[in-house]
Amino acid sequence: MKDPLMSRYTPSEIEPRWQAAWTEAETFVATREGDKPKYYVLEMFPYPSGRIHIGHVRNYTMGDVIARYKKATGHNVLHPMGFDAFGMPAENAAMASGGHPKDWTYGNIDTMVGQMKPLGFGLDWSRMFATCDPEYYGQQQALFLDFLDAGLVYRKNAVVNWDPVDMTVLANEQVIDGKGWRSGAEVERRELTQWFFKISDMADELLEAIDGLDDWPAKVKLMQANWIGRSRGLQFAFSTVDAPEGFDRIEVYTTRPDTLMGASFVGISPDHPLARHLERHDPDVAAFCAEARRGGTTEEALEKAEKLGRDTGIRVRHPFDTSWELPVYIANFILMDYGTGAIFGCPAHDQRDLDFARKYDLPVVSTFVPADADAHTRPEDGGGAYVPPKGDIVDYVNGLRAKGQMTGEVAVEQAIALCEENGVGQGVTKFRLRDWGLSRQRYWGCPIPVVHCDSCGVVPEKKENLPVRLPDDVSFDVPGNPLDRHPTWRDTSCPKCGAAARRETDTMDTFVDSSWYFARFTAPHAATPTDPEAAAYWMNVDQYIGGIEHAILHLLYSRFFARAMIATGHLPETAKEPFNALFTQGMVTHAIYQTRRPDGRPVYHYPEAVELRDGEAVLKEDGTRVEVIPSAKMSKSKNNVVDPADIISRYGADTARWFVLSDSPPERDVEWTASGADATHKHLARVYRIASEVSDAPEAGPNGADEALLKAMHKCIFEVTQGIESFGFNAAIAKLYAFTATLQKSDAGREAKRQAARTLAQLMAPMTPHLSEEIWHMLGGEGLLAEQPWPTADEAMLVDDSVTLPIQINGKRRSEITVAKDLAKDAVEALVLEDAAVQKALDGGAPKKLIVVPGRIVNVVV
RNA sequence: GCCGGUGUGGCGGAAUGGUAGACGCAGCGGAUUCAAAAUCCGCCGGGGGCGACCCCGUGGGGGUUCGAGUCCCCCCACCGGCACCA
Repeated sequence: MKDPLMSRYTPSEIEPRWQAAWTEAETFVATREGDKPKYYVLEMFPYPSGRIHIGHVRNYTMGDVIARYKKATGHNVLHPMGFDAFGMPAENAAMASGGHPKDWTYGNIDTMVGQMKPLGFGLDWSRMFATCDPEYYGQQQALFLDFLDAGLVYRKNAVVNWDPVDMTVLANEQVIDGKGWRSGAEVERRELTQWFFKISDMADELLEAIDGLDDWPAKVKLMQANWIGRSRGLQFAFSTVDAPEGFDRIEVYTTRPDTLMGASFVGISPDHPLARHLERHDPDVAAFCAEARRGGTTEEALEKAEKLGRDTGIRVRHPFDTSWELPVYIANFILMDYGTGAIFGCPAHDQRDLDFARKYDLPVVSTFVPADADAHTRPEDGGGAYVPPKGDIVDYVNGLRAKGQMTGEVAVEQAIALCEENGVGQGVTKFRLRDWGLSRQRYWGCPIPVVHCDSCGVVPEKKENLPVRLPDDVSFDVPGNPLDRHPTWRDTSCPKCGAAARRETDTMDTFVDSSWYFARFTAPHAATPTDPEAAAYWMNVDQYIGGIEHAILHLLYSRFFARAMIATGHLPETAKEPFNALFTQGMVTHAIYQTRRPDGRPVYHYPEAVELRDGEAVLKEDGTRVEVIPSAKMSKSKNNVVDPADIISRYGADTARWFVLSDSPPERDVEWTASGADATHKHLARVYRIASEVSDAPEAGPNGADEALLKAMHKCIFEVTQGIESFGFNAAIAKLYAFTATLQKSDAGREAKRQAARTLAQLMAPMTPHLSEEIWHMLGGEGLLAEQPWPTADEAMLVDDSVTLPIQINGKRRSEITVAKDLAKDAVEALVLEDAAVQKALDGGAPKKLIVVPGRIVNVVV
């Protein structure tokens, strides 16, 4: 008799054993062996915040499924892991608890690696690095120097977003609703000398190349295109009347030159040189400008489209009618950053301008009207601004050259042409994308490797002096940059003249760190940023997996960096687009359980404190009804966080891995439920039990059972393979459930069952590698399953001899017939007409139409 | 406001224009058990009929088609991104 203990599924015993075996065999160490094709799969590396969460588990499990599958299909796989380890939380932690950012960061990395290893990911740990390793950031400094040399980095004075809480500069992209994206503090404007990457030089190229990213989500591509924001327009100058000296022209940029005949005012930004000039001479203007600047975008909701302007008293002449004078206003809704910081307002075709015109009693003149101008109320008669898509055909009544019906696009081009002919201005293409400011006044980042010398100016550090290391002896008892107040760190000698000089104390934006780590993984310990051979072999990343939150910044910066690294010889030309395919996965969510206090404030309860009674969620303690908010983002403050460590100790890693992939498509959110995790664990235990019982099956089963089981097996191989290839992990898992049931119920003989169970283990291996490995060995499999080739489906086993065709009558299913697979169409028709349901429907008559789709369906139209 | 996306049982979700609801959860019934746990078997969109069966059903309304969850048009709701970007 079998020992019942032998058939118990014990992940806590199985999982560490196989993890050790893989490590021992160096199964997942990436090698460039033989003539196998390479495959580079990468998940966005984590920030070492302290502990991994279940979302990481899902992210890395997806990557691991791909990695293990690709290995099994004969690829040399690179699947590395590292840490995006610089950044402000480490400094914040140091400020809060007095430790050192370095200790905090490396401590967290240790913890997280300790949490990741029990999950059994097939990662090449020998390539691990953190971006705060001097070995890594030293190479980043080398890149910076090469970029500087290539003219890809420059310094300029710039008004920057100053975060008064973090005491640091933020990129435009890092300001959300006028607040710092991390601190949430109100951002102030400050002028500083900053380092910039010339990403805007590549705006056009970065935009054009989006088209070639076939395996990127359309959504991400669109977001990037919008972010780069190319626009075609006209730039021209108004000549001024009664303007101060030096301001006899005002340059404006417009994307709608076709509306020039509808212009009624000129607006300039409060930061426009003319506004700044007026400000110095007129306290009222100064007060207005100060007020306008304060608004920013923060007050958006508050101000609720409150358009404020101030007439400067200056007038400009219309370029096509010099007797026509337009007033110049300083207006709070014009940004100095975009275009020329000055516009002409056309109230009829811009809602903002219309609001403004009505407020200040300026004329409203339509230049075009809808092509089918039926019930349209013109803006001059109190209607809203008419702003159709540029591709729509409209009727030009007062266009610039344009007459009659045409699209805005055509009219714009005509207007530009006319202006150019008359020397009024020229067509220009502008981008919304700004240069990437990378200077940060922080300690915990990659030092910018330059030296400030009184006689030589800004001098790059010599490469042989890299890395410029961060000093360890710093304190965080005062806000600001500890590098600035370090007693000796700044002191150095000029690399050019040798005189005493000062180091740059700014460090780099952490987006720099993550913009090339994928390239570094190909040769993580090379003495140069990359190793040409390794980069040529492993690049590009074949499959990149990460969150949609990185759709713009990280991915755009990485695309820029790849081009910059090619320009400086650090990557091959083919690595221009470093990520061949991108997949953005959904979150893992969890219900929130809440009750309310008498004053209505919510109280959040841990899932363990809640149970179901008669279909209602109640508190275990006293039976109080609990409000359930399903599918909520996990948050510590809402008490709905699931800790992977708890799941592993309770159910094992395989259960966690299987669950996060089941139920929902990977690009969507998945809700973690205790019952689902229980069910997964039960299922895995069932698979284990079935596998251990297979040996006991009788030698030969009843007729046909073997073939039926093997057919189901080949079908399963086919479907699971397809599921993994297409990121349909949830669908693949559904097929595995079904095949498990088939195997369990099968009357097949011992050998067929053993083969089916071994194959089941193989097909499950990308998701549940430990359980699969255990079953593989239990059933006499050779070597490590993780090193076995992927099973292939036998085409011959996928087709059935007979096929069941549903019969529809007028498109509704009414009956079915089973016929030989390749039965001729007319023979099928004859059989269909004999069918009882069809006879009844025809009632003696002939069908109007009879459609036979071979192998699929039959439709009888009566 | 603009740009995307989504909408299918009590729930998560399946479905190359071809039997809607695979698979899982929850629920119900049964077997096993002294009993329970565990396990196994079955049922499980709504309505009608004793029944063979019939009617309705994929957010709403139209359309294309022999046939629509799927394609087209209009509308609604929710989610996400962007935004005084000229």
